[in-house]
This record gives sequence, structure tokens and C-alpha cells, in this order.
Amino acid sequence: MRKPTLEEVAIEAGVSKMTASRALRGSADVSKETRERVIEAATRMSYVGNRLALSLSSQRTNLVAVVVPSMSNIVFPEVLAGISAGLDGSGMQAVFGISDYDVAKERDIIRDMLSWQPCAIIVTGLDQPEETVKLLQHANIPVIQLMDLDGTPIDLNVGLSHGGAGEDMARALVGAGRRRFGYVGSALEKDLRAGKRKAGFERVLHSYGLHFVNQSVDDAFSSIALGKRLTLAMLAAVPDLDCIYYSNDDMASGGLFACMELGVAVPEKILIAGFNGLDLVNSLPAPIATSRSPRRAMGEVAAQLVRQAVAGAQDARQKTVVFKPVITGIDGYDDAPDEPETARLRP
Amino acid sequence: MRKPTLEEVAIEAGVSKMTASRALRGSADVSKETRERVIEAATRMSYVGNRLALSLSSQRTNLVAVVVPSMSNIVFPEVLAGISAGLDGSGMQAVFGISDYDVAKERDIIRDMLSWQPCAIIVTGLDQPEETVKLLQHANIPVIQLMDLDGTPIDLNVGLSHGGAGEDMARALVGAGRRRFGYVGSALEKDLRAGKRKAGFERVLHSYGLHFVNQSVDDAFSSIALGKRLTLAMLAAVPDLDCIYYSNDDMASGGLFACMELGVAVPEKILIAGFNGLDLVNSLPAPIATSRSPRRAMGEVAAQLVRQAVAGAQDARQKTVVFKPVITGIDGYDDAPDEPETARLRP
DNA sequence: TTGAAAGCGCTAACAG
DNA sequence: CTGTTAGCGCTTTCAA
Repeated sequence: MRKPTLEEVAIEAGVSKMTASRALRGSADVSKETRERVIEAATRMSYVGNRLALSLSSQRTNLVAVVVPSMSNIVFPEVLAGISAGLDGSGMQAVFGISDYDVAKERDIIRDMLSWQPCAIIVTGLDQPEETVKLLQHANIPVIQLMDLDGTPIDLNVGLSHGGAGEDMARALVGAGRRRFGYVGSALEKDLRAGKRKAGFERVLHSYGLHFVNQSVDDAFSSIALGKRLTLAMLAAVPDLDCIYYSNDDMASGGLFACMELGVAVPEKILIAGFNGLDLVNSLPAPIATSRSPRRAMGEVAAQLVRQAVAGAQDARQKTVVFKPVITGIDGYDDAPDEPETARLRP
Repeated sequence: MRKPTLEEVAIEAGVSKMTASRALRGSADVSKETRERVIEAATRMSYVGNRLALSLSSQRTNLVAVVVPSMSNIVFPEVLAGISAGLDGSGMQAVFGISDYDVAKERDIIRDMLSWQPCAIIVTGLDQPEETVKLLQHANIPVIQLMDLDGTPIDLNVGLSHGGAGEDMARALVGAGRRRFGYVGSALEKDLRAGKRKAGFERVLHSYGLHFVNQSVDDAFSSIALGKRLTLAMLAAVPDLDCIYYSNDDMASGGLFACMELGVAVPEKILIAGFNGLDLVNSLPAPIATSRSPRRAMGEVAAQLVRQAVAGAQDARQKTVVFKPVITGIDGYDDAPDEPETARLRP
């Protein structure tokens, strides 16, 4: 029992393939009566069109390929949700792939996705190796690099400067009077954006004649448990820190829990600073500093750009959309008007 | 500058389309010399095969369609990561869709995904309306219903009993001496599995002559912030509860933070119980009870079943794989051997 | 080991 | 308003 084809529906309805096709797609020039007969037949036979044939024939697809490094960190699913929502109603459909922070796997996934002839592709970050860049360029479709701005974009670019985010946070913390800094991170050789934040943070520290008094970086991926463990160890070795910068909010939350366990006052004695602005942070028993990254919004904006570019707007290529993260959780700092995370265009 | 086709590669290599096709796919019967010539040409031209044509022609695809209700709750991305990992090396590729807990949207997404002729489809839960079930059945491919067991499966079924999870948790808590129960949940009309857990919990309470002294259910989706807010309100109204059951760990964590803010001892005065066994729970400043649901494992097992079913194993249909969540965080209860979350087969 | 013919299920372009 | 013809780019099948 094979699935019915358009031809079978057409025969059932007593019309030609073409008329059936038009009726099903809601083309204007089909008599109401014919249309109803076709639709009735299709419904009765549980007809589902074959998109492979449709796309092959019409030379266009509704697929938007998306490649993210991980699903274990809530930030990427949030971006995907933004993309998916932003595509809603466009007739386009996002297809996701996971690279596990592995450049070779990323290349293979991108190659595989391109073979489905997507109408656009969205990848994470700007640090693809040359071979992958070539693949992307040869695809001849809009390419969006998402979440990061620190690098040279291929085509469209939507994100925030992680180096800048690290710098801003360092300035804010030094401005809040902190001087003895620790750093707790994880998987920096894989999560390049976390590395860029750290580098930016250190640039500013150095400009003030300061430095990380202690650093602890683990190979494992970030988690609350890891942040807690590394922080307990660090505070045992260097109890007199007054601020710890973490690779992200998961790690930072673990750091807070470590401080609570040790009876260290947060933020009075030690200020905890992370990155992302997770929902979690707003409910924690003590305030921690963070840069809010507009993850869902970045996904939605990327989806908008895809829609424009696919619609053929010629000015919808080679653009950069800049998001500016907002720092919260530092007393006397985030009194600044919480400006909406607006997107600025840079031609 | 269109993308090169197989034919163009063939001409470039001085062979026929067919030979080029065979060479590229690594078919045995192509002379080494010819093969190299073809591959060289393909590489030079950055040839990427057109899967639409491939699949249309060969009548098979490597697509596994997956529909989940949300990306905002970390449990679904974890399931997706499991599916994706479980499919690795099979040549199959997962395609994800988000239904936003909306049955109409779910139906549309399923219809759309089926039009891509996937070789299998994985959906969340067993509560699809009849129309969607029909769609799934007519697709004539392996259908996997994931995460829940409470209902009548269409084909393959992998998950755990949420009713049973609620019952087990209630038994454990009553066994731990708790008597005055509150319930805090959210979006129960959408998250049917949370509703099943609550119903199971209440069944057991009633069997002990107990009931929820107070209930608070919000329409919004679960979050730590919401759990905290509802708990603060509940404890203001009914301060003498000795246990609160939450719709999940996010809500429960918020509940813990509320108790900490109020200076209520957890778990001495109030025992907090959730569901999922999130990473977060293990690092919290006070122990809370939870049922660990093996999210990633469920995804991986689903992927295995897909591989078997697609490979044609006839006994790979109409099966159920039962997971049993493990309760942790109740003093004197989880001393029980932490048995690995094994999968039991039910023919 | 290679090639030619036919066709997968659909739509574009043209004709009636 | 409806039908016909010709592919889309690839694989299958059969023949050389």
C-alpha cells in the first residue's frame, strides 16, 4: 500500500495532474467546483504531497539549515526557538544540526545540510576553518553567522561582541571597587566565545594594572556542579578574592552555591559575575552580575534576515546586526536605564 | 553561476553520469583510475550532491522527523541531543520541529515533515488527537511516541509512566512522614504529562486519606521565577504545610529559593519535591526530592529503535520500552541502590 | 567496468 | 479554466 501520488488523486477526481496540483495549492484559476472535488479526493485518500518532487521540480525549497554546537546548554535551544518562531508563517522550516563543538563534525553536517538545497543557512560563530567557509560560499545562498561579531563575516552577521562583553564587565566590576579577581571557566578551547570574553576581561584588567589572581579552567563543559566544585577549590587556595568572573551563568551559579556553602557573603565579600542573563539568575538567593545576551532575539532577527534575503531584497546581504548585552546585578551600576536590546545595523 | 550537477562533473571527468555517480558513492565496480578522475573533478568543482534528486530517485531518505513541544525547557533539547547522538554514524539525520504545546500546530508540523518523506518520525507523548494519529498511521513509516507511556501507542513507544512517577513520589513522601501537602504547577492544560503526575500523586494521597491542602496552578510556562512567586504566595496563605509537590524541578527550585527567602528550613520544615532530576538539583544549597527522568537515554533508545526499524527488522515494530525514574533527595529513601535506568521491553 | 534508457512525483511554461 | 509537454538531478535497470 504505497502512498497516493498527485496523479492518483487527479484520476480519482477526474481531472489532470496539473489541475489537481493547482487546486491543492490554491491557485486562483480553478473552478470552485473542480477545486472542491480535488480537495475532497485528496482528503479522502490522506494525500500528502511529496516535497522532494516539489522542490526538485520548482528549484526552490523552504528549508533553512541551522547548525549549533550543543543542545546541553539552554542558550542554543533558546536561539533555535527564536529562529523557529521568526520563521513562522513564512512557509519556511528550520532544520537543526548539532556539531558538538567539533569543527570536523560541523563541516560534515554543513555539507550534508547543503545537499538538501536549503534556501539559507545559519551557523554559530565566525570561527569556521577555511574549508567550511568555502563550502558555505559555494552554496550560493544567504549565510548567517550567529551569536558572535568578533571576526570576519562571510555574508550576514548577527550577534554581539564577546570580547567587548568581557571588557564591559571588567570595567563595571573595577568601577564597583573590586580589585582581587579570580577566573573560573571550562572548555575554553571549544567554547571560543567564552575565551573571547575572558580575553576582553583581561585586556581591561591589565589597563588598570590588575590581573587574575587565580584561574581555574576545566576541560569539561560548563555546568552548575562544575562551577561549584572549581569555586570551592579556588576559595580554599585563595580565600581573599573579592570577585570571580565565570565563563557563563551556569558556572557562576555554581560559584554562588559554593560561597553559600562556605558562608562567604555574596556580593559583600565576593562578587560573582557570569554571562548570559539566564532566567535562573533572577531567582537566585543572592545577586550575581551578568551580561544579558538576547538569545531569542538574535534567533528572531536571523530569521527576519533570512526572510528578507530569500525574498530577494538585494540590500539584505552583507549586513551586520549588532546586539549590545546589558549588564545587571552590580549595585549602583544597573541603575542605568535598562535600554531594550536594540539591533543596530552596520552596512 | 549555478551549482554543478552530477552530469557536469561527469563531462569534466570524461565519463557518463552513471559512472560518475558510482565513483562518488564508492561503488566497487569502477576502475581505480576512473574513480580518482571523477573525485578529482568533483572536488575541484566543489560538487555537492542534490539529495532531493537522490531521494526522489531512490525512493528513500535519511531523514528522521522529530517533533517536540518546546525548546525553552532544557529537557527537550536533551532528548534531541540523545536522538542526534544515537543516529550518529547511521547516515540518518534528525529534523526537529517545535509545536509550542499546540495540537493544531503539531498537526501542521507533522504534515509538513511527512511531506519530506522521512524514513521515521518521533513525536512527543501519546495524546495526539485522532486526526494527527491518522496522519501518522497513513505515513506508513515507523512512528515513535516518546517520553510518556500512559496511553495507547500507535506503533513504537519509549518513555516512562508519568502517572506512575506521581504515585511513586507520593508514596515516598508519605513514607517519609509528610502529611500536609501543597501543589504548585503551571500550564497543566498544555503540559499533559505534568497533569498525569499530579493525578497519580493525588490517587495515592487519597488512598491514604490525604489530599492537597492547597493548590496553585498558573497558566504561564514553568520557570524558576514562577515557582518562587507561587510558593511565596502559598506559604503566606498556608504556612503549616510540610511538603510541596511541584510540576517539575524548575518550579521546585524556585520553591526552594522562596523558602530560603522566608527562612523556612528545607527539608526539615518543608520538603520540596519536583520532577526531572535536572543537573541544577544536585548543586542546590538544600536537598530537594525529584524523580530522575532519563531524557538523553530515551532519545538514544528512540534512535536505536529507528535504526532497527528502518533496517527492516520485523520485530522492531509495535514495541514499548519502559523507563523507570529513580527518586532521589528523600532522606532514608534514596539509600536504595541507585539502579541504572534500565530499559525493559514489553512486547 | 561502463553506458543508455526510463522514471521517481512534481511544477513551469505554454497551449488550448 | 484546463490540459500537454518537458524537464528538475539523480538512481535503477538493463544491456553492452
